[in-house]
Amino acid sequence: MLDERKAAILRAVVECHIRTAQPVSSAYVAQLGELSVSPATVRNEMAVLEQEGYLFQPHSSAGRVPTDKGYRFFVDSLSGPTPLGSDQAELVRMFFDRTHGELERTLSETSSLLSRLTDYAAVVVAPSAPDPARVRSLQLVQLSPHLCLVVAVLANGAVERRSLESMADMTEAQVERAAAVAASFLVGSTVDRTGRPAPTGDPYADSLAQAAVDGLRELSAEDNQAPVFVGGAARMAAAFEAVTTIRTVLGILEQQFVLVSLLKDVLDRGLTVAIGAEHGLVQLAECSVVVAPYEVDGQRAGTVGVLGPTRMHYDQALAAVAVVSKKLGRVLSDGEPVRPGSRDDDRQRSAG
Amino acid sequence: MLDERKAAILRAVVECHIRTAQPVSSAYVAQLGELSVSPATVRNEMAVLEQEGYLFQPHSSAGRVPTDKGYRFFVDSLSGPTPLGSDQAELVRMFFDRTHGELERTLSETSSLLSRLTDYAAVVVAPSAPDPARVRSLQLVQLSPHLCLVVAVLANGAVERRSLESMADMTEAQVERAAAVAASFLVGSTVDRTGRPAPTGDPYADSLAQAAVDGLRELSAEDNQAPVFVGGAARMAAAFEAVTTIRTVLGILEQQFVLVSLLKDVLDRGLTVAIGAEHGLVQLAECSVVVAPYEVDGQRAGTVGVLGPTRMHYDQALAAVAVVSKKLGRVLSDGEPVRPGSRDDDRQRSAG
DNA sequence: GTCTGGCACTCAAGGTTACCGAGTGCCAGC
DNA sequence: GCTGGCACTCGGTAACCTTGAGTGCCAGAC
Repeated sequence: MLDERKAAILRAVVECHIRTAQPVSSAYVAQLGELSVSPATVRNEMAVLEQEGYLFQPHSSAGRVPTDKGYRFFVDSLSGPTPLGSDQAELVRMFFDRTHGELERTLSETSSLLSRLTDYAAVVVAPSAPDPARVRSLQLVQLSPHLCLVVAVLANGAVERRSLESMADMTEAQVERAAAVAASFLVGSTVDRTGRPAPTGDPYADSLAQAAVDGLRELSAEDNQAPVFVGGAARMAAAFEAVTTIRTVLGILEQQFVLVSLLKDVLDRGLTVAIGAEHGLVQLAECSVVVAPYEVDGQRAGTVGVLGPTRMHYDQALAAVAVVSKKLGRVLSDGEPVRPGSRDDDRQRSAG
Repeated sequence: MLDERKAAILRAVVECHIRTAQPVSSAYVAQLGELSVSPATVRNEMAVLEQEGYLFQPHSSAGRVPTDKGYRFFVDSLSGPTPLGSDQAELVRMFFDRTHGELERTLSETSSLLSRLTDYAAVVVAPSAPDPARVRSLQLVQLSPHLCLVVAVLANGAVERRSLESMADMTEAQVERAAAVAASFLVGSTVDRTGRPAPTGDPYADSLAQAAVDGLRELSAEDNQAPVFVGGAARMAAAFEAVTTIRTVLGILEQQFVLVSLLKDVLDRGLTVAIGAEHGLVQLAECSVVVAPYEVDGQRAGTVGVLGPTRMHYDQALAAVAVVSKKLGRVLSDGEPVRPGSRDDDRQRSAG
């Protein structure tokens, strides 16, 4: 598609813009000396690159800035994985050497680590929840004329509880009847079972039973969404100049659901890097995402990712995400973080 | 200290500035009609208030802005706790009705709740950790000539693990000896025990044992720092205009340790509200903090707080923090979130 | 045909000036 | 002690100019 010279110019523009955040001039690229041509020649090539959509000129007397397409070319032409810097490898090693058993905390701290490594915001999605447990017992407890509590005990020992409120007064008998049908509907099944409990003949008791079943299902749906850990969100404030951009990006970072589906989306499309508008989120049009799944006991379990400006250091981000996802998976797999001498241990890499 | 008219003017200025973020003019205060005087009179009073340090004039042809001292007067003169707005009370009620047993998640979601209630960033400090458990066994496992692993099993079943690296090669015998003295030093005691294991006669083994003991202590120190949950950090980006302010504030919000000591500090000084420079953190000079401890089973356990700009809606923040801390303590105390009819239940308040 | 030096052109950024008006301080009179 | 009046201050905005980085294009060299 692009001849070697155009490619070199494009790479130079991207690299420079990543470093400086400024439009890149033809003079800069020429003076770089990599290809010995004059600025004028570079200008001509740049004009072509712009026509083909790789570059963009903020205004007619400015240098060029890469478009998403330009970044995409750059990322695709990255020559395999760059190794992590040695201090960064050291950080990773130290971190995983001292991980403790607590899952949530490990994940949360992993997100901080990844953020420190890359200087962007990092996202870690927890291993997907196991299938919902079966319901072992279900009770309705009346607390006041208008209020009662559904309490479900699950096979795995968890207790789900939810209050139900009603406009009309309820009688003890109604609550009992509702509890009976709701229990026979759910006990032995999982909380996410849909449908209606058997009718009792009393419409009020029926609606109560239904509310209990629905309430528990809602609750479990909320519980089951994989928790997300975001680290270094503040670094996004440093990555952008415009206040409004900072605001929208930070806003997104707090919407866990959006984040999860963003990462899932990117992975599902078989990508490792999503640049600017490539992922669907308009609010993150100025951002890129680098993701990698991690495997626990050989199974794809969760995702780690980095969110940064489109002009991010892709090579470093890719390296960090790769190493962290691999190590995290290993730590979560068998609890034994250090296996010196194993072929892909990054200690070797950083030493070599 | 301040006669009633000055106080009224000061209050008017604070209230207006909280709403508009703009300097407040004498004309505005006069036109408010609360005290029927002319702008000129208000001006004279304002000049006095400025001399006494309650107000500040950004420049000579601008209105007045409250100083920290002005806000302090305002907060101190707030007439008792304002009740929560009814939709907010509803939010709180719904939230605590459906809390589940998971501590970390409850705390994290509580911080989101508090942030939604106030529209500022919210901080929830977890109940302080129980005393460290005793060590039941301690082992040193050599993994390579330069590397070994300390593994300690605690009485509560937790396993602490930490890798130790050394420049010089170590022999099996040295590791054994070090393990022996380290174990006899720590087993039966708690990991935070300071001091030195008994000397073995081999300086290298001694230093290894010491490293093991120190490493575990460090680890436990890290583990024991109460986790903090920050919600709605992004809202701080909306609260300030200046990018640099946003950056510093967000930076602080990610330093959990700083946050914890900030809240602790404020509480220790017997305050509920710390305005601007009143807390020691220069980086947060443009922020105020509203805090409240919460009690679990009658014991002060943790803290909830709100961080906002000095021009925050103190009444709402105070109300939200008070209600949330009370409810949170109750939920964590006995797992029974709803006690209809109890005297201070906010359902009554919002209904009345 | 391709590259290059030269040159006119463009346009954002920064500085200067002028003006406006919100808001003050002060004073004289009620 | 309060108030209306008035001169004064000074930030903000707009208009204008200048500067210079960078481009596009062209004619000539290779």
